[in-house]
Amino acid sequence: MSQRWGQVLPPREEQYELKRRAALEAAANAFNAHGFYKTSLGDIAAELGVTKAALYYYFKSKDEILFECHTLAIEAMTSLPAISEDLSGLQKVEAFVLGYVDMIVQSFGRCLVLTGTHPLEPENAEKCRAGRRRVHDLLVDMINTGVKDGSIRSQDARLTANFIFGALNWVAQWHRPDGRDDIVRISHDVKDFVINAIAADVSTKEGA
Amino acid sequence: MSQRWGQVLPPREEQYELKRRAALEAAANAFNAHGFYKTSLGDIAAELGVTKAALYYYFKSKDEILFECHTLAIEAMTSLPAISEDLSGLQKVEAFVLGYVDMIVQSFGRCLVLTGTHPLEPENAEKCRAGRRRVHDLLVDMINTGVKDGSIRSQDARLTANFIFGALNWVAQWHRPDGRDDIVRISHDVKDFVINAIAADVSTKEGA
Amino acid sequence: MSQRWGQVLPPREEQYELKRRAALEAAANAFNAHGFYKTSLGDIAAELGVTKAALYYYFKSKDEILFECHTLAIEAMTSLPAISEDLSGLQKVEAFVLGYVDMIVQSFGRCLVLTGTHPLEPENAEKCRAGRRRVHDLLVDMINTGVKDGSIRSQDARLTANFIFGALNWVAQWHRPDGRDDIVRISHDVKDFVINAIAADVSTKEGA
Amino acid sequence: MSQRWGQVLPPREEQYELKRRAALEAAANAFNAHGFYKTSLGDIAAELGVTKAALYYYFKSKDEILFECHTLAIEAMTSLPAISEDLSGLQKVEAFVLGYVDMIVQSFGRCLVLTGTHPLEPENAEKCRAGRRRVHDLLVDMINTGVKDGSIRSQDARLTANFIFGALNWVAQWHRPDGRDDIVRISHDVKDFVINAIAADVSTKEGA
DNA sequence: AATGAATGAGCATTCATTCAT
DNA sequence: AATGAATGAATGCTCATTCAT
Repeated sequence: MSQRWGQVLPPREEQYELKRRAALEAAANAFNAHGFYKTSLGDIAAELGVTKAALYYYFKSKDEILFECHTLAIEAMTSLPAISEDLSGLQKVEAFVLGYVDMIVQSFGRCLVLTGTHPLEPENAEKCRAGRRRVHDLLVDMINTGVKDGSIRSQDARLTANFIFGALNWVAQWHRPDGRDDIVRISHDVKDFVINAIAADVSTKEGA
Repeated sequence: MSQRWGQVLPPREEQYELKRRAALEAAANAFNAHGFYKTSLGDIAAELGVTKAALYYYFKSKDEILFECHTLAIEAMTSLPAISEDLSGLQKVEAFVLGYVDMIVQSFGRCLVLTGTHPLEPENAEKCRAGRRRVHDLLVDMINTGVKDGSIRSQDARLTANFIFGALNWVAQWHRPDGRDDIVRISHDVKDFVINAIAADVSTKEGA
Repeated sequence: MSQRWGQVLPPREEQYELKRRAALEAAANAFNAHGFYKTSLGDIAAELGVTKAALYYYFKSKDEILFECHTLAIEAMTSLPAISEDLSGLQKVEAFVLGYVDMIVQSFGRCLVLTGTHPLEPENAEKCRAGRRRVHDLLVDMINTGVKDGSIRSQDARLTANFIFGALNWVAQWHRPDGRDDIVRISHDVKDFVINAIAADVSTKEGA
Repeated sequence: MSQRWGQVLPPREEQYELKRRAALEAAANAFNAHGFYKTSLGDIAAELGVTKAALYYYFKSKDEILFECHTLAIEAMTSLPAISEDLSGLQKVEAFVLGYVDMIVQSFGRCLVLTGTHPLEPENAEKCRAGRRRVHDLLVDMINTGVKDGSIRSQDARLTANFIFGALNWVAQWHRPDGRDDIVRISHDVKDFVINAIAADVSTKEGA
């Protein structure tokens, strides 16, 4: 079959991944729109034009679907565009914030924040929490770096990271992709907000 | 019985309210701990030492229970200790933030943030959203006041309010009442965080 | 109390009966309007302005309430105004029909026909069926009498009685007390219908 | 499997309809035997040897099951064997009565009469009432035809139709399929009963 | 690679009934 | 004579999951 169609159709294996990915995307969007528990496997299947049972060819449970969504989001977060080592702590935070907001407004990022870990089975929930802790530590390290190099005022880095994640994650709650606030504007403003909140002194601040 | 025990037992009407309140508290805590959908009415009833059916004497549905939790939280938020009119916009925000954090870490406040409106029936969900919009507007007004009186730097007040609510609400996600971070410490730090983020210039800032 | 009010208030015992009767009437009407199973004890109580629990002072179960309604109806049917012995079988049937229709459109009569015996506990159901059999036999006897005295054409009396009861009972289904067909008219027409159906020959018929 | 067994097994689609129909039949019989409310979905499922949940593959609610039973009954009633146009009004009624009795003693016909519309959701109840009104009108028209052509004595056609339906429907109440009165006998007798009741004069009557 | 059919477990909800007061 | 409060049992319904085809 794939030979008859020449190179038009991707090889079977790749098709599998493609479909799997499409299913995850559809699932994440449905979860974001109506909540995990108000989204049945039938809903997701219908969205894809297949049967409930077909999903079990790609996933072994509803839990796994959510887990994969979370995993993809966490992977995206931990592999944000490499941040140059030359930058000051504050500049690193700035770069991180910009990259993070971009993630958080997409399907999987929103899913991570909006759905939370409650629905996950204990084992998977723990894996996700570990992943999020890694992301958290990333930011904490940057803050500590900044405090040491004098670009960030002295403060409890762990708490501060939580505040920042709060401001960023919350975007997923109120931002509507089709709304009036385009994401570029938001990124810029939230970056200013965070930088002002933590910068050591006025001279390093922007947007004031 | 009530005569024999003197004034120890409250009158029946008050007992009703007391029990109802206790049920709401138990429900909110259960929702916060395991999520709305993983909490069955049986769980809540068991926690209270009564039967599932007994809950229906006080509430007409599971939905109503959640709705009441949200309503109580919203009422608490809109009736935060009156903030003096003499204060600058920035000072008002400061007072608001401190009061808000106190609410958000309690049963109903956490429930509001953690459960969200997805599980609610459309009608009740809309009422809650309206309530939250009122709270949002409260903060927006303070920010605008601050911009006018020069205590807060110029910026999009609506967006800024969202960032602040993000930092504050997120506390409900990561703070464990029994954890190492006591709430006084958090309140103080998050207040500094917010004030620094929005203040007009360094002279008005604290905690740097 | 009853002395203070002189003879105005009936003696306590009679009051009990009065209230009991009122409750039965309310129950029958509710059953007729919405069906036995869609009528809760709370509905009946509300109609009477008392509490669900109060009904248990007068009846020991919902089943008993329905049973009493049926019993009252059957009593009314078996004690229709005595029919003179001098009459022909056909004339007896005529008198019976007129009396029966009057019963069937009232609360308890309608309740008997509309509710049926399904909801009753086996024991009570059997009692009711026995009562209805007695009524049935009453009519069968009249028909047999008529066949013997030549006023009614020869036919299976048991079957014929069933047909007649069908025509009569069905009135409870379609007749609305507030509707356009007043009961006098109906009585007259259904009597003609029945008489024509069973009379021996045209000479005895009316209403043609 | 279906190949191995040749044409013995009907195609899948047809099997679906067959099972659905069997479920309806089982339901109707159970309703007739114990009443709608004393019949749980579990009872029906058990009768069919499947699970409660399996029924939801074929019907979306208990209400729908009853509604379908009623619908089938009404369809059967409105599509009684076409009655020749050449017949007199009286002869048409005669044909109608015979056909109707055949329906009323079968599962769905009995269900229609015995269960009534109370249990149905308002919307479905209204549809059923409309259907029954159509059947009623059918008979009214025949009577009016008969009055015009002189075969039926002058009388209120609507009331008369009600009396006839009463005699016919009531058969569902007292007739036991396994009883001593076979349905042929009943049909014949009730037809005589009705014809005598409405015929214009003795010459057209039968069975006297 | 996907489907139709069926299952089992769980859950919210209703309601007749009880009982201390 | 009546009530408030609570119970237990039953029931309709949903949904993730399975499996033969």
